[in-house]
Amino acid sequence: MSIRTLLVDDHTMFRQALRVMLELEEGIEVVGELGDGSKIVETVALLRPDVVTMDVSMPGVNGIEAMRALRAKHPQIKVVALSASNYKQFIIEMMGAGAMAYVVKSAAGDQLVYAINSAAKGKTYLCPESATLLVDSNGLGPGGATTPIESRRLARRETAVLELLAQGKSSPQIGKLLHIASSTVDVHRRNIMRKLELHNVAELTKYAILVGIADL
Amino acid sequence: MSIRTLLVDDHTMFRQALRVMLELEEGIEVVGELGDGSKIVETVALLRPDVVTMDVSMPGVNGIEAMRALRAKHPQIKVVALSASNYKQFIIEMMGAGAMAYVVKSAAGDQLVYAINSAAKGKTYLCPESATLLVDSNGLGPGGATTPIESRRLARRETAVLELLAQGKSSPQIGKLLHIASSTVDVHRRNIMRKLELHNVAELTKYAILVGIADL
DNA sequence: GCCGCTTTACCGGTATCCATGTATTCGCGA
DNA sequence: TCGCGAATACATGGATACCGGTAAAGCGGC
Repeated sequence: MSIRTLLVDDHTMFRQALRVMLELEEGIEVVGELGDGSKIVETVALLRPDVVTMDVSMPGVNGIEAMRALRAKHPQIKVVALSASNYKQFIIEMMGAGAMAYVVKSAAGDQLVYAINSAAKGKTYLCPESATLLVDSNGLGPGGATTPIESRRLARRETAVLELLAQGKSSPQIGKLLHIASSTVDVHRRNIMRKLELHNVAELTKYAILVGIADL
Repeated sequence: MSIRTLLVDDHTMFRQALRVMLELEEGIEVVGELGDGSKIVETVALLRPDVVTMDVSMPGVNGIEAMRALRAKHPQIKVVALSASNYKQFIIEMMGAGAMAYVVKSAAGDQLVYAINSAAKGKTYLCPESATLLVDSNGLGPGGATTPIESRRLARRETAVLELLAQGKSSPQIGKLLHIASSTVDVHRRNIMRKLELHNVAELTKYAILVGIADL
């Protein structure tokens, strides 16, 4: 009996191509596809996959949010996280939220196959690129609790401000758009920077794109 | 006889999956793969594909540069441009540099198949999303010469400055890194903004990522 | 020689970034 | 239900950086 897997990625073309590739593999069956994380809980309840292969960066509900929602309702589900970029914080957040594996898209296809098989058996897997990043930077070693994840979650208003910042809007412009004073926007902006440990618009922009708050 | 095609994309996993998908199509044969545009001219000379399916945003030599190089040496080659994002300037630049088709990755796989077939026959194709963007924004209509493309190409020093800006560096920091005065960096920055018609760091950052100057 | 690249500089208005303080509202747990 | 903390909102002040315009000068290639 093969591993039932659900594919979640916003690039339809990639999703479809991946489906064809995975279905040629012995022991893997693709039971469904989703374009973002908004219906992940219902879809998993309906299709009962063994493994969810999910992109981290998606518009709308991104992989991290979807992961948390999934964990709350279907704790037995194994998740393989896929990402276009090798970004430390995402690896930590996804694995911390209960993902079984993390693979970058620049890796070869057989790494994904390996990750899915590992996940199905309940074994964790990190692709070499991500593993190297974690070890090199600081995260691991002995003990290694990086930073409280909770302090990084953004409030609703902060998310709104970040979205507009990533679109290139200035604080006064954002203030007008949200009907608040620009001084308030500034406070939000600085709170975001403190929480995320980012210190300029370029990094904020990239973060917003990675979590799907903003588009390229 | 089937259409010989060469795949160029920096995401190995996507490339491999696409290869499997395309080879299941009647009349399409994948003769090779590349991870960026640096060896495009030699590879085309060697493999003699009919159609090159190429990502626009790649680290190293991106799709636009590769397109220009290809055009100079192999003017008969048909190119299908693939892009993760629907970005007006890229459509204009790629099509202006001689691409036969432009398809976004969020489109379905059969659109790519259609684009490859069209390109092989010498017919141009734009996916609906990109066509809509062009018509809606301003580009087309009667006459429609958008802006001289030459004025948008960045000088060496400007590219270096843009790369560092997209990494979140400030003008003084960049000045130290490049051993020039911060006032010089400022001039470069503003020249970049004028050429690209971008007016803040957020937009510069996204542009840099899209053309492969910076990573996410 | 001309043109474009690179470099430097000055000016002025505006925005960012940081610290700090105040106040209201809302949700959650004791 | 009371209280605490978080979210939200606003303000002041100051050092610095950004963004725009303008000017000038050396350098290199065609």
